[in-house]
Amino acid sequence: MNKQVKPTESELEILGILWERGASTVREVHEILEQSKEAGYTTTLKLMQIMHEKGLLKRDASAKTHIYEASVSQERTQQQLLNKMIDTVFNGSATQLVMQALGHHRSSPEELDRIRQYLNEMEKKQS
Amino acid sequence: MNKQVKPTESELEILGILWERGASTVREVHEILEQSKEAGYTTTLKLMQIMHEKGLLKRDASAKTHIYEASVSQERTQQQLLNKMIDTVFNGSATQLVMQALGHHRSSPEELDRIRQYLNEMEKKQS
DNA sequence: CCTGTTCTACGAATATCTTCGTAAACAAAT
DNA sequence: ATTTGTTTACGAAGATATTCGTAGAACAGG
Repeated sequence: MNKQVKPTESELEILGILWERGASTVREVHEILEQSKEAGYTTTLKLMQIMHEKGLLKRDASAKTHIYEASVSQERTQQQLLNKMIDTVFNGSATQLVMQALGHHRSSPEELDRIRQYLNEMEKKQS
Repeated sequence: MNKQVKPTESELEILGILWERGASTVREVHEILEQSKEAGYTTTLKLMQIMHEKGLLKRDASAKTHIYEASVSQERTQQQLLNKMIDTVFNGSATQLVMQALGHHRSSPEELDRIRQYLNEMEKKQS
């Protein structure tokens, strides 16, 4: 089991963009980042270089303008962070986290139904 | 709207202990911290002093041995961290987070029922 | 070929977090 | 009164994260 590096706050923002867009150049990532955050171009570049060293990103450096891509999956990272959070902030109770999350975010009836279905499937599997 | 300070990793551990125990001395907190972590006493002390400056803790300094207490609620802090997480890692979808959390943590049928009830209540309220 | 633009690499400054040594205040025990 | 132990305060070292300036390579257009 390759234990995964824990991304920092800024690194998570970049990962988020790459998960959504797929492989991208530094410029592209930077442009999106800029919309929500003050940052110089070389700052974004440096961050992505470091992430590459850490193994969080892969890159294709064959052309002059390198292309970066997330090398950790969104799901695995989500799980990693959820586990930590449940552990330190929610007294180890996933249920508590779930209810807290539902309570403060307007979910549409359709979404609620999806969750119900999900619950049912889980119950079947257990037995 | 008092925007809340974001606790660091170590600060969260201390908050967790204070939420559980209620008002405590540095020594008491440190003793518990030690069980899961290598740390010197003055490290814990310093951390708690900083947290006090930041407004994360209140303290009663009337006696020689000060008594500390969390001054941010567990629920509010949970919400703050959840929001950030949903935003940066779950594409803004609380539903996605909920399903991910349920999928990887064995929940008992009783817990699943509680969640179902919760879902129903929410749906009523929306109207 | 020259010029201006875009890109990477590098290194260093800055900021933030974490850890701990030391000293002074205080209290309890001898 | 002196010693011993516990506590706070302070400051600084060490570790990690973030930001950016500068230089040089690569490229595009004239």
